[in-house]
Amino acid sequence: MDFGDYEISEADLRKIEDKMLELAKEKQVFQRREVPKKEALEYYKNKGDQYKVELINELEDGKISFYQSGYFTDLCRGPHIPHTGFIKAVKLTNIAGAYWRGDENNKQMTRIYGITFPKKKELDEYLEMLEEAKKRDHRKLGKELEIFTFSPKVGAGLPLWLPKGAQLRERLEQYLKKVQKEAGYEPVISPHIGDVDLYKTSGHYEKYGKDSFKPIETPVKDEEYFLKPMNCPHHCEIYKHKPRSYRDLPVRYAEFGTVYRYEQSGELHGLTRARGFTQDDAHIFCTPDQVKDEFKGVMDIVMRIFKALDFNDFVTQISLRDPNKPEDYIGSDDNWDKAEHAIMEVAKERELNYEVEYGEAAFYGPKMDFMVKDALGRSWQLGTIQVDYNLPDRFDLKYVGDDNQEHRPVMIHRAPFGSMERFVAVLLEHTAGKFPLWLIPDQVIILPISEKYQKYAENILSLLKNYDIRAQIDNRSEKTSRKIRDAEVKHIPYMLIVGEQEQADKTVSVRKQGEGDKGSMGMEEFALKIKKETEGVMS
RNA sequence: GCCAUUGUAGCUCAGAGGUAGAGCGCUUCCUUGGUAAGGAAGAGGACACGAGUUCAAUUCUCGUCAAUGGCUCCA
Repeated sequence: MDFGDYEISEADLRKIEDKMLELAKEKQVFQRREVPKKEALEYYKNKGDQYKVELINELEDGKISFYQSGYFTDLCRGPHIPHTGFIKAVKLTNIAGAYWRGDENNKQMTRIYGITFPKKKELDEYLEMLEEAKKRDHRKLGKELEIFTFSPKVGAGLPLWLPKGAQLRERLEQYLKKVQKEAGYEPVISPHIGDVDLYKTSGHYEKYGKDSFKPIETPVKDEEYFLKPMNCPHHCEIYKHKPRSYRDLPVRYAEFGTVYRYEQSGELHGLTRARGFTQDDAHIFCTPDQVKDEFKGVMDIVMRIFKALDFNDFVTQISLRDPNKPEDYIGSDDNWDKAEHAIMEVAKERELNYEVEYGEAAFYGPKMDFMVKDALGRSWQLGTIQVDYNLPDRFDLKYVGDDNQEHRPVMIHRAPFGSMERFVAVLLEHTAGKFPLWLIPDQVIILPISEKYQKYAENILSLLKNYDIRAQIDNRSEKTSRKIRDAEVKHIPYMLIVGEQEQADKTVSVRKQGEGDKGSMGMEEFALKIKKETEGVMS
């Protein structure tokens, strides 16, 4: 709504809510009526409502309907509820600016968000659900579990990983490195900055140079460096450092590459949208014929990882060309067909549930993305696999084929997690902080019943350490029930309660978080049990 | 970047034009307790930052920064 000069604020919401409920009680009837275009235009021109006039002008005559209730008439396609008496509970939730017709270049209007239910109880339930969702917010959990923090002094959107978070992230990275090694990837390392020329070649400078961190100047005139927003240009140069034969392909370069992008200030959102983040990036350089197998290989990695993390709640989106606009894309038709078919076939062979979006492909190639929802239902892109015909051209990448002629390789960009930041954020929200045992920073806490068993607790701790099990001792002077409660609240998966009995028998009394007492067992036996529960992922 | 809201102790929050308060956490002491909160005492705060109004500002006004909810954007 365009309120003109009036500045509406949240204080007004209460008043509007009251008025709404008042009108609701009157059971005002909504009456629909078809209106000829001419009459509709006339009506809104007289009212001086330029917005409705604009909308009506674009509507087809004969398909225009008005709704009337009391003396208020509105243009609306409908349908409406029969009368206002159906409204029993109203909550106006927030005020926000929204651009007219969603275009940044248009005037910004005021949008008031609200929700209504036929029963008061349902509204209360909805509000409660929102409260619950907030508890799973990764920004809240990340703070509580000491995974990450931000400091305005370091800069907005630049996450600081705390020891527990760094530990967790490192474990994820090690796991992926192991998987990638098995899949024939070679680690490479590239610097955080690159000559602007690199990004002029890649095309990123032209496209994003203005909206990004400004280039870094040096004492040398006209010499400029750019914080890297992408790893691919660097990897292209690595590919180019020597001549390639078709026998060398595919070449797979992997790097946990930290990149920096100047996201708009209003877009920053915890770890899901940051200005500095680390992609679990890799680039595959292959022949057009190898695209399908390589794509399949990448998808297998993605599925393997999601499975290891018990991560089932995602949507696969395949983005292809708009068949009506072939001129919007670079690369030969033949190659596009090959790549698009390859992607579709792989998706079918792997029996994925997927959605196909035509026209959503990048101008340089088709892609497959893995989307997930956060606690509040907002959608984020995690993993991505993209075929690219553009960069090999721009960087003039080549290989010599079996015909002794030079050919252009195809590039596949891929990041199974997307970025470590976003993935950890989503994992936090999906697990509500209860990470799988192999990942969670604190796996076990030892709870001695009194100081007398401190020594025995330390023995257990060093035994567990020998098995690479992450454990701590709670040696505060508190009652056992208190220590248990605190460990439960912190979601530490295993609690080992030790007292006189355990010390005498060389056992531990095991309690599982969320499940309760599991009885006692030998300490060695417990260590082996944990080992068994975590094996298969890291080993 | 735009619109709205918010910024007080490590965390969650209360407060008021006259130099700050609770719960949890933390420290110390008492307690040595067997499966979800034992007791007592204590420490901890340029009330985000900068300007203005005022005898007096943490409180009012403006600006900056940051955060939150949207819009737009996302290589």
